[in-house]
Amino acid sequence: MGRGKIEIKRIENPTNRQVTYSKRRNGIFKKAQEITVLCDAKVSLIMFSNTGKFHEFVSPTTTTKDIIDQYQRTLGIDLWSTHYERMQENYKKLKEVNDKLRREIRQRIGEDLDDLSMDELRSLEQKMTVAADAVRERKYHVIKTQTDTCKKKLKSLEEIHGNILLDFEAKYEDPNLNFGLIDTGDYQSAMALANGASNLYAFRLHNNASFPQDGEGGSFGPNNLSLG
Amino acid sequence: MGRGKIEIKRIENPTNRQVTYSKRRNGIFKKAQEITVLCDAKVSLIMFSNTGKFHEFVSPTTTTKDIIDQYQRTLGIDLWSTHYERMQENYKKLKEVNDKLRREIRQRIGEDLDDLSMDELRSLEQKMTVAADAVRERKYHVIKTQTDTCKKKLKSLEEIHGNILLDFEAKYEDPNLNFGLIDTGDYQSAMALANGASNLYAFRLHNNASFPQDGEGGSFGPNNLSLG
DNA sequence: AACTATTTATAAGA
DNA sequence: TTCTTATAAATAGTT
Repeated sequence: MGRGKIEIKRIENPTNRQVTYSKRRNGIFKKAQEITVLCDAKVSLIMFSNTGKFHEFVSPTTTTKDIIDQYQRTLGIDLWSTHYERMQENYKKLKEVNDKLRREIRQRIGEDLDDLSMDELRSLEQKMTVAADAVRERKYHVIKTQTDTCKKKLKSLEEIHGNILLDFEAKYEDPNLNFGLIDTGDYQSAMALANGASNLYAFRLHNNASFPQDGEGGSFGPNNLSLG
Repeated sequence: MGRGKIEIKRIENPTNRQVTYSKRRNGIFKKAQEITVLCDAKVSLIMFSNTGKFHEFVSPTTTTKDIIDQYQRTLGIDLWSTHYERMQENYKKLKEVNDKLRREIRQRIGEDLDDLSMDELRSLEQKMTVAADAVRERKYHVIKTQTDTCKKKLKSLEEIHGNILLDFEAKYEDPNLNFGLIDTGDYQSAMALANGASNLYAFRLHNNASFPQDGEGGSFGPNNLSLG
């Protein structure tokens, strides 16, 4: 249908091909639109030109996804099953790993031991002893660090305290000073300033024996270490 | 194009509509085929008649799935994301649980303790002690069962042994018997028969002290229980 | 399903 | 691209 009949084979001239593509695309889309209306049909028409340009037509009564879903149902296939399979496989593996981990934990908690052999029980006990030692060691390390820090602070405070006492002694021995101006409040303020810490901090240090840097406080339980 | 011009609106006569659908469908398919060849284009054409009949055309150079994939890439959408989302969510959750389990195990192994607080360390140690006790208890239970069974068998054997000795004593005291016929070999055979076990079993019982019902053999390590 | 008068699509040219 | 137009193709109504 044109000035001359053409053979249906690839048009080698790119411009010509592009023009023909454009014209015929419009023709097909028009026909698709017409059959949709005339015959109440559902149509999905997706086209990519050889230059990659994309055009589509879908019946206004539906969507491309609906048509593809219906397409799959009709053919009884699942176009993205391969897409799924991989994910499902991963999911399955993850679940297996999960179960193993759970089992291991249960055994380390002391449950689910009935089907362990003697050797396995012995090995498990050995591992748990090692692990408990590690935890204990870590605990002692934390306590050690805390007490060391505390001891340093104490030492520093004692030093400051000593210096202040010396100051006061010097003042006591100075007959020019008025003793009435020196009271406990001044003494504490001097301490706090000398320490460089906040008044609150200084106050707490003087009024309870907890470790100030341990936000959670409390005792150390049966394994408590006393300050050396 | 026909005997008369028609208005593009739904054909109410079903027969007519069906015929027109059939004719025009062929027309579109032919055109789709032609543009595919002429213009080197990729085409996916899916149609459902209003009676649900399905027809499709795809360029021979590709597949419907490829075109749909390209379609999604072009539009930057994922037609079955809702399909996925749930699975991906589950996967994510499973992974999180997995990570928690791993962490718990690592801590129970004695690793990854650095960011535990003092209280957490104490609680962990406590739990591990409880668990280790459970494992130890189970181990002792297994050992107890094994030794009990062993003791029973020993007792039974001693009884049998005693009976045989009594038999022999009776024979020694009977002057009608020829002593020359009785030797160690006969004694052992008699034992084995009385025990009802295989000769090999009887032999092993007489020649080593392992627990016959413990397939894995070996000692019980530092926590070995001796037969009471 | 075939026929065919007509309408429609479009190849080539501008 | 778009328009034009001669001609090929598609198809509505009929058989």
